[in-house]
Amino acid sequence: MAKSSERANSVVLATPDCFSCQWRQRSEWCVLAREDVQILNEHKITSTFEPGQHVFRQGEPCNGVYSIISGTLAIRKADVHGNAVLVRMRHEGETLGYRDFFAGGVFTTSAEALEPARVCFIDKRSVRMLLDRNPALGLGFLRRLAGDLQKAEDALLMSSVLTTRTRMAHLLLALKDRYATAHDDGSLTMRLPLSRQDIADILGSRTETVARIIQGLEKDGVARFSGRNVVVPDLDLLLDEIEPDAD
Amino acid sequence: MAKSSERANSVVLATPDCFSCQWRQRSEWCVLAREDVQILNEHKITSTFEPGQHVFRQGEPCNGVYSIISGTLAIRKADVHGNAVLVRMRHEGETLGYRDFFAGGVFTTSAEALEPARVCFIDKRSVRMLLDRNPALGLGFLRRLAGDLQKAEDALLMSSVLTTRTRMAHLLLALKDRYATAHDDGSLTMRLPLSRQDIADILGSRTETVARIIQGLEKDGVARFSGRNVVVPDLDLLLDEIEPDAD
DNA sequence: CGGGGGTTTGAGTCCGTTCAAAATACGTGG
DNA sequence: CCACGTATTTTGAACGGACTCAAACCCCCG
Repeated sequence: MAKSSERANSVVLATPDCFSCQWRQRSEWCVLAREDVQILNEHKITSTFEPGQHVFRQGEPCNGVYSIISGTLAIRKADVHGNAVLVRMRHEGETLGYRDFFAGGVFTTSAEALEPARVCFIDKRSVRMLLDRNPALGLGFLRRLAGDLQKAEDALLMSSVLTTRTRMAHLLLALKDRYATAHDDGSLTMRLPLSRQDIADILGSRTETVARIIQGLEKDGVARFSGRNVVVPDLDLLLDEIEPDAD
Repeated sequence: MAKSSERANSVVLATPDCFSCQWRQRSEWCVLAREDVQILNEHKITSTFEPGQHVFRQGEPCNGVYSIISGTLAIRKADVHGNAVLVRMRHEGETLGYRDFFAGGVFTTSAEALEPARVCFIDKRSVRMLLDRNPALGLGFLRRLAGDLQKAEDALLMSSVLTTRTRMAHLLLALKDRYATAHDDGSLTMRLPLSRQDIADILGSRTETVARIIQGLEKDGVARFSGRNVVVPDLDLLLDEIEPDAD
């Protein structure tokens, strides 16, 4: 299906400056001292990816970590049948690949650009060096990993306790934070970065079911969909959907 | 339900010696230098817990990490309805609590002894000290956390793709490694440390469903259950259950 | 011997799936 | 800019797995 040459098309740009990077200060890299940032600055490699291009693929050796400057990436994982199912999304400012980097060095997921994206790569040696020079960096990753684990377990609990519709509501609420714009009348508008198939993957469901859930949501006036565009007339109605028991 | 005084009954024993601890060498603590082990030895607090007693409870501040010398603990998490759902088990030799320790300091799960257990507690200050003195310890936890995350995500994928019966087979296979004894005729025997409710929790299902699945497994000669005792006549039959497509 | 928790069985229902087909959106070349 | 082919999305009907509620059962213990 996917052409293996896609990645070759990614463009390596004149590298931007880590010192002035707005994201660095909010990420695990914020603990770096001046000289450490300099190391980062010299060794990172910045590339751009068009939608559909892969940053890395499941099964490849993991030779470093990545940091997203702009754009959104889809993280996919092959299931038992070999389908690449969407497991999560990563946005600008986020670091990725650290999980497989620390776990053993082989990517257990693939990362694909959903929008045009700029991504920095920091190679293994540099990460090791920074980790060594600055133990707080390791603690930062520790904190991050621990947080990821909590989220993963919450999701696991959610998937067995909540209905698909409720999980869809959760997903919409999560997407809202990033993609929605609010209007004067209290309504929200957003353009989903996901296909129905992707939504189904995240919900652990099927596209047909997603279509039917959307149907139901529209019938109840919770949201209106046209293609990837969504209008939420009243946020409260959406919030009601995730109420444990509204009976 | 559970009495909050249970923990008070745990007994603090004369502390065993970390230097001669058979588990230390196989855990993340194996990277410690001689003086570091001495710190561990002086600051750890060892307690014993009877089945049903809690090592810690969800919501409590996490003031350090734990290491199991002997016994099995059940890790439970409250779902939306407040039920304490079994999410995993931890065995002798394993460290626990590190996730919440690094994430922010509040336990997001409870730990309860399933069998009589001896557990060492290492307080926050000591962990920090050791982490500081020995960066490799942090890397060890990083590796552990990253591995946990992979497992959690595999479980998430599994739960949406596989049937409950198949997941039951996975569970039995996992329990086998620790609890089963093999016999000359190729059969396996084990005593489950879990109630049907616990099994249902792990599978994201109900006790009734578990009972019916057990029924089905017996009908097909894959395993025979009587209470918590299980006999697997032929391991291959059980392995067939987890084959992606046996059609 | 009489609880009482955990377990099993039964019947009915519902949610989500499956398979199939129609409708719509999308990209590409003419 | 339109026509066409393809991929995605939607709809429909039927099936099935797991859930719910409820009752019976069992085993362990006092």
